[in-house]
Amino acid sequence: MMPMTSIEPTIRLTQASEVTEVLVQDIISGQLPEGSRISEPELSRRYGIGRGPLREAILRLEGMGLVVRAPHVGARVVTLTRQELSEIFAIREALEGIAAREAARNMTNEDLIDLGQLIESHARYVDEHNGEAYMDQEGDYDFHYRIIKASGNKRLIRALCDELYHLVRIYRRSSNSAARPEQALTEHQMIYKALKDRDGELAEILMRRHIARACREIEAAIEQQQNE
Amino acid sequence: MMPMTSIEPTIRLTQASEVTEVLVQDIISGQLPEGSRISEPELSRRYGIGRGPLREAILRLEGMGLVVRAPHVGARVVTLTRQELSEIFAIREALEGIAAREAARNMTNEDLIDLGQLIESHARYVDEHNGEAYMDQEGDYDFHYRIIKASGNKRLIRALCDELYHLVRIYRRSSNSAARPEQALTEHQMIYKALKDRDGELAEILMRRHIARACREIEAAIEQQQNE
DNA sequence: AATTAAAATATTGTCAACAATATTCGATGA
DNA sequence: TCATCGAATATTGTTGACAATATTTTAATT
Repeated sequence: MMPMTSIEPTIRLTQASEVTEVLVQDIISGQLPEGSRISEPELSRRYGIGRGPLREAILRLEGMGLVVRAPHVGARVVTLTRQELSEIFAIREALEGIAAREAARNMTNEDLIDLGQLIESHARYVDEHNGEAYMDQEGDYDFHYRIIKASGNKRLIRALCDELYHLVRIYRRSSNSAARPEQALTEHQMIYKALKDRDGELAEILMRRHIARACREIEAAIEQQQNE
Repeated sequence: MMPMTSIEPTIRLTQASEVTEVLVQDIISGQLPEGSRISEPELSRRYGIGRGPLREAILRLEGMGLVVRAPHVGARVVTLTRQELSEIFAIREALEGIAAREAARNMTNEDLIDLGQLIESHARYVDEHNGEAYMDQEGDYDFHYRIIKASGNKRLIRALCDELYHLVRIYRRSSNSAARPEQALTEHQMIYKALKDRDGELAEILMRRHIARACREIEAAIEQQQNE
C-alpha cells in the first residue's frame, strides 16, 4: 500500500468542476454582471471546452443559486433585489445560529485557542488601523467560517460555505458596505466567550443578533445608496 | 397580448426534468435503495433516454443531497446514518423556525382561516380514529408546507420543500415512525394560535420545539429498532 | 495458494452533430 | 407609422461516438 511516491496527488480535476470554479469567480468578481445572460456557445468558445462540461457547471451554479435557468431559454446570473438579499440574510441568521450552537458543543480546545488568536489579531489590526477597513472584511469571514466548520454538521457547512456565502459576496462586491469594525469585533468577542463557556444557547442568540445587525447595516447602506 | 387560447399551457417539460422527478420518486419509494449505485448506461436503457439528460438529472439529485457523486466513479444514493439524520433535523429546526416567524408577519387572513380549517379536520380525524395513524403523516406535512409557503421567502421554500423534505421522506419510508398524533395536534394548535396573534417570536420557538421533539422521537425509534 | 502485474472490460467524461424551441429580423398589411 | 405575421437565425435540448479513467478479470510469479 501507498505504492506511488507521487507528490502530485493525481487530482486531475474534471473540466466541469474547473470551469465551475472559474464561473463562480467571474460572477463574484463582476466579470459576469448580475442579470447577464450565460450563453453556452460563447462561454464554450471563451474557455475552449465543449458544451457538455459547461452545462454541468451551469447546473451546479443553479444549485448554488448563483444562476437562474429557464427551459429552452437559458441561464442568467441572478439579480439580487433588496428583497432577496434580506431573504438570504434571514436564512443565514437561522443557519449560522445553529452552527454556533453546535460549535459550542463540538469545538476542540485547540479550535478555541486558534479562534482566540484570530480575534486577537483582529483586535490588533483594528487598533493599529484606527478602525479602518477591517482587513477587507476577510477577517470577518474567517471568524464565521471557523465556527461553521467547527459545528461538524456537513450539510450545514455545505449550505453555508458552498452556497449562501457566494451570494453574499456578490452583493459585497458592488457595495462598499461600511462594516463598523469595532462593533463587529466586540460581537465576535462575546460569541467567542460563549463558545469557550460551552454555552450553545447563548452563542446562538449572539450569532443571530450579530448577523441581523449586519443585515440592517446593509439595508441602510442600500437605502443611502439609492438616495444619492 | 394573450394571443393563444391554449388551455394546455405549453408545458412541454424537458426530458431531464421529467427523469429527475422519476428518480426522486424511485429513491423515496425505495426502488433505488440507499447506497445503491446509479449506473448511467443502465438507467439510460431503462428509461429510454440518452445519457445527457440523465446526467443532468443526476446533477440535480446531487444538488438536492439525494445522491453523492465521485469524479470518474459515479453516483450512489445517499445513505442516511443516524448522525446525518440528526444533522438534517437541526437544519430543519432552524429553517422552519424562521419560516414560522416570517409567516406570522406575512400570512393573509385567508391563509389563517384555511390553516385553521386544516387543523380542525386533523382534530376530527384524530378524534374519529382514536389517535391512530394521523393521516399517514401527510397531514403533518400539509401543515408545515403551508407555513413554509406562507413565509414568502422563496429561497427558504426551495431549501425546505425541494431539498430537505425529500431526505426526510427517505427515512420515513423505512421506519414506521410512531408520530404521536394527539401531541402533534396540540403543538400545531399552539403554533396556529401564535400565528393568528401575529407573534412571530413565539411561533418560531414553538415550531422549533415541535421539530426538535419529532427528531427525538425518531432517534428513539431508531434506538429501539436497533435493539430488537 | 496468495499476491502482484497486466490486460480486458465497463463506466464516466468530453466532444461534435442533429433536433426542437425561442428569438430576431424583415416583409406585408392596415 | 405601427402592428402582425412569417421566415431566418441563434440557442438550448438531445443523441451517439470517442477519450480518459476506474474496475474487473486473468495471468504469472513467489
